[in-house]
Amino acid sequence: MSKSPISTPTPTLAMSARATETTPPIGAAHDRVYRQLRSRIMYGDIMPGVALTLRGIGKEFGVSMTPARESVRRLVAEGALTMSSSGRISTPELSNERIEELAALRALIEVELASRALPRAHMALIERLQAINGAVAEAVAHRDAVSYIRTNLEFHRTLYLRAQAPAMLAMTETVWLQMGPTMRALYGRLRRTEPPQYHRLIIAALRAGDEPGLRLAVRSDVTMGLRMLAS
Amino acid sequence: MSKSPISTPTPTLAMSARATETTPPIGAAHDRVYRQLRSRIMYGDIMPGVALTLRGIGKEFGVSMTPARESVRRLVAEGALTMSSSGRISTPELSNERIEELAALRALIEVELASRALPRAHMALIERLQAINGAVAEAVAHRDAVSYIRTNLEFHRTLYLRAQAPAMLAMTETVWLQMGPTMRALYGRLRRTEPPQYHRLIIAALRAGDEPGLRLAVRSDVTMGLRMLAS
DNA sequence: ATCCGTTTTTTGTGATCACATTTGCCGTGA
DNA sequence: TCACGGCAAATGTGATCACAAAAAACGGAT
Repeated sequence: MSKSPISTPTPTLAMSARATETTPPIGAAHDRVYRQLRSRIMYGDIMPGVALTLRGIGKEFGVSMTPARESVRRLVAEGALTMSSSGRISTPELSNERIEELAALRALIEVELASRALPRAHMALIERLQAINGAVAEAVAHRDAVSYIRTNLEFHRTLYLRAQAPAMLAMTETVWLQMGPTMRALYGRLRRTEPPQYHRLIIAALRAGDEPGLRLAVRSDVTMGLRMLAS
Repeated sequence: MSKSPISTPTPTLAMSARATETTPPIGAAHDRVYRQLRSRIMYGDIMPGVALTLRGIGKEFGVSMTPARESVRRLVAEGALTMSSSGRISTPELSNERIEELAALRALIEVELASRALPRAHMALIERLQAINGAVAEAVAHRDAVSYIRTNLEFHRTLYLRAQAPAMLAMTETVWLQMGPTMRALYGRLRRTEPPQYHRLIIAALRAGDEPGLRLAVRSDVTMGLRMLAS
């Protein structure tokens, strides 16, 4: 088969070999790359302004440029990455105005999500929130910025999942994604050991079925992160 | 071109020929395709559930599958298109629950945008809004669904641009994009000749500097479209 | 006429290549 | 020491191809 003297480039076996080699679980390659990059960005593994390249991404995940390009295109569409006019890729460096906007969006949407989740909140949910909140406190005690971001977002996501509002949740997660690298940069130089006080207010309001209190607690928790922005 | 008897793929001249042929203005091919498809979807040129193919898009815009794929990937990320599990592409068919969610998001964000635009609203802006509103009335008189959607969104966008909040505006436009085909389907079977009454309330509130009135008017205008959803 | 199996066509995915442009680097000169 | 110019490396873009899976078209048997 090596002959085939004419025409066809025959890049055949490369793919089939790879197919049996790197896809034991399931899933399209571009989607796998997308999800991993998204996780890294949302949870603050990458600092703002860091440059990425398609060939670098492809090499790291063992794929060609094509799936790397598609995942990057998707992340750019969601605001998780920015592209310069010449197409260079990097994590976004947000201006103070944009941070304020994103915080306002978080306040708007997350208050609504919490409000919708309130009538559906059972005891099991509240206990799960308390467990997650323990992990948050531990992360802040260890001054682990990445763990703090991850557990904090898990706390909010667990609550909002009860709202049964997937479009709103997706929009909120997009905001989180855009703030990921910036939050890492901010929390990275943070020197506080306080446990998350507003999270306890949220849990208390959930217990009491107090909707105005819940709205206020969520809004406070979201905008508190904005407070430490003295740059 | 079918000949090329030997080896090298040599797809050389195709690109340079195309470069001098279809790019008189400027811009990357995938971005051009993206913008045109986005316009069609947002303004209701395409009905819900319509299937698209990468090869078809490529042929229509005179490009290969690669830019078509990237533009589609971006639109899928924004919720303007949906992909089945096997990768087939179509415009979304929204459930009633999702329509309600998107309308609630519009209400939340657009009220905030209008509120932020209010202190910046000058006389020139109000006059421009009135002019656009005339076009809206004309479109609804002619029962032209596409023109109605386009001018109506232009009315809102013109107001919100004054808010100086690009992230919020982008998020709102994403919601519009997701509702585009569905709005077309709804307004298409609409038989009303009423001019847009809530738009006049918005303009009046802007004139009076009445923020609560403006918030109420915008919320009413946005959620009114939801009212005619008897399906 | 209808249903089921097979075959053909369609369609998305991923890899590879050529190319243009931009970025970075290094040396030369003032 | 710094600036400028030119060369080399790196990078995104788009086209093309092979392939697998899914959809569609087809045909025969009941």
